[in-house]
Amino acid sequence: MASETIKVTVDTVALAIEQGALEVLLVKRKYEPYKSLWALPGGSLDEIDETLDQAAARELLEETNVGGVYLEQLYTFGDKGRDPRGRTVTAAYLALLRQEGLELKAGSKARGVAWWKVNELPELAFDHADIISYARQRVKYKLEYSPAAFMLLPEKFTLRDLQSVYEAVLGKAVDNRNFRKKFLNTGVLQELSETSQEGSFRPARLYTFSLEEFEKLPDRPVFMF
Amino acid sequence: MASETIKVTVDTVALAIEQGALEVLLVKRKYEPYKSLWALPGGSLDEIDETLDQAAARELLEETNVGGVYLEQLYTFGDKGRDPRGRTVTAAYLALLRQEGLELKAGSKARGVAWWKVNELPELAFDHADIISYARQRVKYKLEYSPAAFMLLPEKFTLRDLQSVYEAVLGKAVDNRNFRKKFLNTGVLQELSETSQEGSFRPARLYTFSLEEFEKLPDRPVFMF
DNA sequence: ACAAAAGTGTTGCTACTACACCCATGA
DNA sequence: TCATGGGTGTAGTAGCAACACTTTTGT
Repeated sequence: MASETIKVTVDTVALAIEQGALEVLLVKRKYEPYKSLWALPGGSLDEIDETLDQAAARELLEETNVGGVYLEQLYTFGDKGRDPRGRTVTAAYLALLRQEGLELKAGSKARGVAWWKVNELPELAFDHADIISYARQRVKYKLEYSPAAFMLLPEKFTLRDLQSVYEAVLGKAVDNRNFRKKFLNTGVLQELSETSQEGSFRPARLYTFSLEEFEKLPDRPVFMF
Repeated sequence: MASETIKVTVDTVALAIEQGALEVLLVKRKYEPYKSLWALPGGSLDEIDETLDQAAARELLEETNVGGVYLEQLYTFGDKGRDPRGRTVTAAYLALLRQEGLELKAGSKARGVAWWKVNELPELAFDHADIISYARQRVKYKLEYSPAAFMLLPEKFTLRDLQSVYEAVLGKAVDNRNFRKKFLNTGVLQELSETSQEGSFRPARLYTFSLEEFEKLPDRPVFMF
């Protein structure tokens, strides 16, 4: 018993903003355990040559048909009892992406794939609820010192869109005048000449993120509100 | 080959300050592979009921006789080829501690244990050099928003000691007047009536860290210099 | 009285907060 | 002309950086 074998898995918390709300990508389990419950996309590290990062990307693609996104390792969960079948250690990953243009497709182990608002989650399999709250915390911090917000936005976006990302993730409203001033002052936003026409009101100017300018900033820039 | 079994290990980067320099605790390997090279203390997760955190603590104790210290998970390294014996995934941990009062003792797998200045490391086994640089980066960030510095100090310390921790970890000198002002203003330092007599010069006042006061600070206090 | 490290104050500047109204557009 | 969200300016304040000398102690 002292050397029961341990299984290594990866699970990904894929987050996106939809209509001002933070959402997470879940799959509905087809098999036991936790059959019919929703869970994070993920699975065993079985292709022996792949890195953990590659495994996370592969599993995400296989189970949801989502690929080519930003992924980073979050935390590794290995408590006994997190999987009733036996000891498993899972490296949890965080993905930040935009829903636009995706075509969700459930993989063979799943009965469905869907985006769920993080504030209205169903009952989840395993310890996946814990993993999601860890991810939310991490994203909050990432917004403050990294260009993470831009992974959640399309190439071109309005200042209002950007502000909505911050408000959704931080869970609080921010003053729009100060927000604009502060962000424009960082220099990481490139003003385009295009505008976005959303309805019968004044069109908003579009911007893009400049990685180049971001890298000129000090080690830990502070985008705090 | 697609299901070759994967081994799960833990490795700990234990850091401490000694005479104003950051040091890491290493063990000298007794067996192949990498026999006679220095490595991080760590090993297999074999006691099946333990958490990763417990395994890290146990291995650290077994291999170096260091126990009861602050540990946190750092990152999980799982690239193929990091161990010539086969696929291993290691959850790396960070320990912050004070050398004072420790009695290092090499475990059975080791031929020696010692503190090494992080700026003067020997050749290391596995990918342990990468793990150590990751840990150094993490500590840098931790100093900026957490009371991590106090884990590296004894219960009672002088402002100079505290400043030395920041200087050692950040790798740069800071202005002592501003440093004192800023830290004293946070309120997390409790002034004692005792002083520390170090030589034939003015004795320095001693302080302790107040966790209580720390917790009254905003979410992400900034101890940046 | 000297060597060594402890300890202290001010000024200018930058950057944040708080706050409310006008603008451009399509219907 | 109205409804809707886009877009803007200022004044007060707080906190930071830059900077050098005096104090206390043991020898």
